[in-house]
Amino acid sequence: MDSFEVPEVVVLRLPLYVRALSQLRDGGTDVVSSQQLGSLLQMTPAQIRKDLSYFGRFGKQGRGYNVRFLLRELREILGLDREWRACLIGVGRLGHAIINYPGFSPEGFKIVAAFDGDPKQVGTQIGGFTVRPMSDLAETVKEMKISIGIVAVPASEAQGVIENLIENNVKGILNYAPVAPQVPMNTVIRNIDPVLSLQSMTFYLR
Amino acid sequence: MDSFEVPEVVVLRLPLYVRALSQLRDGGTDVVSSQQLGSLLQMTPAQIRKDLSYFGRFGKQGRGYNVRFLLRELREILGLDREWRACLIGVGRLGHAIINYPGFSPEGFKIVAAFDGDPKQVGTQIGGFTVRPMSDLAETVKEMKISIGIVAVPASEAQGVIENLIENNVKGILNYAPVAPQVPMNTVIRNIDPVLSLQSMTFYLR
DNA sequence: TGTTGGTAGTGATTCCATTCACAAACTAAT
DNA sequence: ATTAGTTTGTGAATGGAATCACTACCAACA
Repeated sequence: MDSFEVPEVVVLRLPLYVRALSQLRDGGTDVVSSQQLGSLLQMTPAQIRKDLSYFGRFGKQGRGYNVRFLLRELREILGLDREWRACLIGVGRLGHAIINYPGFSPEGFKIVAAFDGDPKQVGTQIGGFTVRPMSDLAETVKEMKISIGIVAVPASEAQGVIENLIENNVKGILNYAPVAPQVPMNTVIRNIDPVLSLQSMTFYLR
Repeated sequence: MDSFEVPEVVVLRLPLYVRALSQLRDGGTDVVSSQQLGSLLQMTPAQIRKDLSYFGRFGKQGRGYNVRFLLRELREILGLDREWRACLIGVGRLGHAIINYPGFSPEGFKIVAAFDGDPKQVGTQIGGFTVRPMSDLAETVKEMKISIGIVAVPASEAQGVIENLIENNVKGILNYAPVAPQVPMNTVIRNIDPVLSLQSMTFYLR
């Protein structure tokens, strides 16, 4: 609802809660306190309660939170109560790994098409898909109701591909290319960049 | 130097500067202002100047920053002026992708050994390495001076593997498993978790 | 040599996130 | 019923990061 008054850091933490709650549920836990959840996630109980309070009142004083109930609520808040369709751009080594990664679909993220700019790749079979040419992007996105683009092209091509996606009304982008893409404010971009992670890590390891 | 008074958010941004400066240098730019750097990275000039001021005075008023000089300084601050040796734990699909990823070594991060807990994997050849059993971890880490562990095992085994690494004095961990690992304060952990990224993205896409 | 336009560095300020602390409310047990 | 023990939800207080705004400085050029 009020996507706007909720601090972004809070939204970034919600998936952590979702994951922890899923584990608790699978482990047979019915009720959890902010205390317990906090020690599981290495954060203070107060922060968890404050975060949740942006969205409603989910707990019971003296008792805690019903695991299944809170999980359902959070999944709905995040929009995880439906399937999200994504397309992959770039079927090189990295693209292969992404398309074969089994972690997306159990969480409701389905890759439904693969594209590549290289004519040699177009038409080949990968992970059950026939690789499409970039010229098919507009049509495919519309037909298949794709709302997320996963970018796994070389750095030099990433910005162009991302602009292409945005022009075709794809508003969510998961970018694996090692660049800092420029995107308009109404699009949501997340960068996956292990090298950056390592480079900030070494500061503390020297 | 004073690794301690520098806010962590600042350290997390330094690699972005390093990357942008590398690109500028490769493009033939000699001097850059905080203004230009800011528009390149979508951030305010003031923030860039403040960030840099934690480490010294690198610019010239009225002119800007010498690209090569600032780049060299930042790389040294981050400890990127030397090679870092890492080992990979877990040679499944994800592990394969990581070991074949060509982006690490140009940045000075060298994977020098691969391990797996599965006896069937031990001894097989992968990306030029013979997969080692976990029982060799202690010895290999010491002999090869490994300071970073890259974890690509199933979620259920991640915490154990990470503890194993820490016991063997590996203080930097790049974790690809979808868990929130518990680590002591003197170890540095970075999580790569595309599903979490997607799950926070959908909040804004609904 | 003086003047103009521009930029770094930085204390002061503002803004935002985290933590604190307590009232209200629930459970369980006597 | 009553009491002791928990735990939530939240306004208030604190802490920390981003921005502002100004001074000092540099380059270029008339």
